[in-house]
Amino acid sequence: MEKKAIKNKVDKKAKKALNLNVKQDNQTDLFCANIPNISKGGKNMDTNKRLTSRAKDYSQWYLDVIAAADLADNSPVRGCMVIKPNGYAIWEKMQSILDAMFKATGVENAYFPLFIPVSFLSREAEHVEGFATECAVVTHHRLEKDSSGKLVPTGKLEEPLIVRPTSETIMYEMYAKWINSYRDLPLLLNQWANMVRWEMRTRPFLRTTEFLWQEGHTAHATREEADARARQMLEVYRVFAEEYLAMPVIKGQKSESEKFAGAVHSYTIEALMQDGKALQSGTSHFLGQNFSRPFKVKFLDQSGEEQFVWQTSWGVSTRLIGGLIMTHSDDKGLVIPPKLAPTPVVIIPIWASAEEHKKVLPVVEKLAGEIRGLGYAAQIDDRDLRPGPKFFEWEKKGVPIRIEIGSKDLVKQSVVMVRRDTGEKQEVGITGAAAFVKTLLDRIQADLFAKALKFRDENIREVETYEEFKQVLQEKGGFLSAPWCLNPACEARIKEETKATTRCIPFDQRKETGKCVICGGKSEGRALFAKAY
RNA sequence: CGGGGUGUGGCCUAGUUGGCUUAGGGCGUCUGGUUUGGGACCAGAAGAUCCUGGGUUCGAAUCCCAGCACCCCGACCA
Repeated sequence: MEKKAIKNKVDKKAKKALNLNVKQDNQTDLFCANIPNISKGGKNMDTNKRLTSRAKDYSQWYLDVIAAADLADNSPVRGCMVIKPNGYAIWEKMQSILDAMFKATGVENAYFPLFIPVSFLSREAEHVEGFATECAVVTHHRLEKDSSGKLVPTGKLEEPLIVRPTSETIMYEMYAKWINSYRDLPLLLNQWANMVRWEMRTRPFLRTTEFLWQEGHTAHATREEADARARQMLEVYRVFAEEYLAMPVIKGQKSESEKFAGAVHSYTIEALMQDGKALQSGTSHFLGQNFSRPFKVKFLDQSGEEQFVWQTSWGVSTRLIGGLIMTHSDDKGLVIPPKLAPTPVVIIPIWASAEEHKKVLPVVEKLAGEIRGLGYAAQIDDRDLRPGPKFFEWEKKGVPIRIEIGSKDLVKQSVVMVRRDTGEKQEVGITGAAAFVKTLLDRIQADLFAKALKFRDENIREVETYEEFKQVLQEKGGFLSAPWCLNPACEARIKEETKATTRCIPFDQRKETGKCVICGGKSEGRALFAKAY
């Protein structure tokens, strides 16, 4: 016993020494030069103000960006996060843009229940298998105090309810009621909702137990029409990802093993993050009649014959915020593409005295008004803080353009404009400033996409042999484009041995016959492999 | 669900051979003042069931037992 105690002590001591070393390393790494003398009266550098660099620890950097930009906070509930106003504003922006895009294709919004009878899930065999292991289950509907005063569930439900992990089943139960004739088709509905999937390992925005998304569910008279709709919505996602998020994506089809549980085909847009890992950013599924048969979603066609409908479902989630962060942000913090920035421009008045403040502020307000007149939500930061901390704050929050106006500028009749993405600073005449904001925002949007595209393209590598595959994956990461025979066994082996998965079989690729990178069997084209989030 | 680890204010932590602890410090936060073109300074303040329960003891953050939570590595995944 004594021995054990001593051993513990030694372990602890050793661990502490280790921790100390690590910490010292961190400090030297983080602060390089300009380290204020730590020993002198309370002059400690504030470690929380600088983010972990991407090179040092990419996952920590990701968490730091979220904290620094005040996007989200951990919640007391395991695996669930609180989306704070700064983060939610981005989601609202995404919602409003996507919602308009959906509606432009004829889709209407509706809302279906959070709870689904557990029996619904099991009507489609693959579907239940795909989701059964990650369902939150409601079994009781009441709490009562037990003898010790603790609240315990009572009132057992006849049939347990699951909290929706996706809504195919509950929606199609209703569709069966609503669809009777070919005249009721196509039915094109979407809902904005929260979902629960009981994940083992979670990361803010990328994978949380509860998440927000939209799910579109359509029903059609023919296979061709449904498949075309699935592809059409994937294209909507591509446009949104590339033109708004400035995040280049590759459209393609999921392999049999990676497709949605219950789908005939799953289509996907895949993006590449700065650390060389792929992010599945949106999916659209051709469901065939896999659900319409068990849920009896039938209609009478023009010749009076009874038919099952052909269906699609498609969705994107708050995961896109994770994609946005990891596509553009840097070691200084978040970078938001202008089209998604809740605040695209911040104006910071600079003054040294009350009189200066009085002179500067009207100029600031006038410019803000002009910029707002052009449709951009310019914000004025007139807080009584020194300019430096304000600059850093807006930088961390990813605001695309910062404008500084002080008395020096009044003399020159100009303003200082700073790009968040490049850090580039320039003086702009005050009369043309508002117009230039528009020009500059458009340029930033385009540059962000171009930069991400360049990175993405530089990180797609064609490999022909498994040796090459493993080597490139380990040394460089990114997307690997490799010939594949479509055999799930080859795919499984790659996953097992390298952790890389098939991301998709890109739509857009040249015709070629080759040899499967694993088995050497005949391949008709290439699949894209990567380690993924 | 397997393997490993950790529990002290929001965060990082000191203390852990039981008493010098009324639990100390740093960061952050808040207030007032001085400041104001890149993370400033001064003064003050708030904030802790030392994970929980039980036990040993005159005395427990510290020792013992049980439980819980969280983290990491696997399996799973938008």
